[in-house]
Amino acid sequence: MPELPEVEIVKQSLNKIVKFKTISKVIVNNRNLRFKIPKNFEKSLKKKKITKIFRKSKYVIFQINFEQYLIMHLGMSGTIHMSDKGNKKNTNISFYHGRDLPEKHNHLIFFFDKFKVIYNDPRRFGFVKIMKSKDELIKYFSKLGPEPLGNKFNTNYLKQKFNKSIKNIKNSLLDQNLVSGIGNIYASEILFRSKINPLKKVENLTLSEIRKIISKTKFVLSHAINKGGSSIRDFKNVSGFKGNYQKEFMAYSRENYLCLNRGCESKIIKININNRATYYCKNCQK
DNA sequence: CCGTTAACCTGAGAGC
DNA sequence: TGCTCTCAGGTTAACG
Repeated sequence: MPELPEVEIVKQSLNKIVKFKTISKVIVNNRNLRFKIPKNFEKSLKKKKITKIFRKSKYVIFQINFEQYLIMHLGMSGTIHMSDKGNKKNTNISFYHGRDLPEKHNHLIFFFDKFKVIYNDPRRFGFVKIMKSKDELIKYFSKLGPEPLGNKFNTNYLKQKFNKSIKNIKNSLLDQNLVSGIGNIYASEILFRSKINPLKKVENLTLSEIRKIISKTKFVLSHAINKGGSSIRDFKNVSGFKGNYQKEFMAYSRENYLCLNRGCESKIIKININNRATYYCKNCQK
């Protein structure tokens, strides 16, 4: 559900709240997330300090006592909330479905001195995991493709990767081992702005089309971060502001609406690619 | 090896 | 109101 920009906003929110703070206690209400949470999870975090917070792909990573790492993936429906001690009202610092906090899906609660941070995830596709060392962390992410906003995601890299692949470009952008962080919304947005048909086979892409994909990927994702992410339903950051990038959608969720390209009178169509909704303009995207 | 499909879950919203 | 059906921002084991 959250893609790179939303996870980046969650990370920024968490960074303001828990950096250099000590976890006093952890409560696990449901161990059955995507991967079962081991019994020693609570103990290994108790009275430890969060020394750094960063993001890789769609993961939020907490450095613990300068040596261990807690990795967190929000899956499709994972959200982070916080509340002050004694205050029953929780603040959504990421996003969630519906108006009220669905408390029965508060699977993890991290207690700090003056507040608590809650991990809520109705569908339980998300997970947490502890990496005991930096080596273990690096090994865990070794198959992941480059960050789309980094220098390694460039024309030469894609050209070489696309050379011997028969896959279509939409599926390729969602392949986390090719490039890590793009999800279903931004894949449609990137291809619309690149004017490329999502079904086009990557081996048939020209050099200038590959250049376009690179530049539009960076443009769309960085713009989305600047707008605070996309708020489908009720995404909010730590300051209580909603993300605004959904207002910039040109393709995603716009089925039957007029294409926004100047002079184009076609309507956006919705098709299924690998069981994922894909939106595009047949007239503009070749 | 590669690419595709089904499966993992719950809840919201549409249609009847 | 309530039932059934479809859909949802992700990943990956199993299959051909």
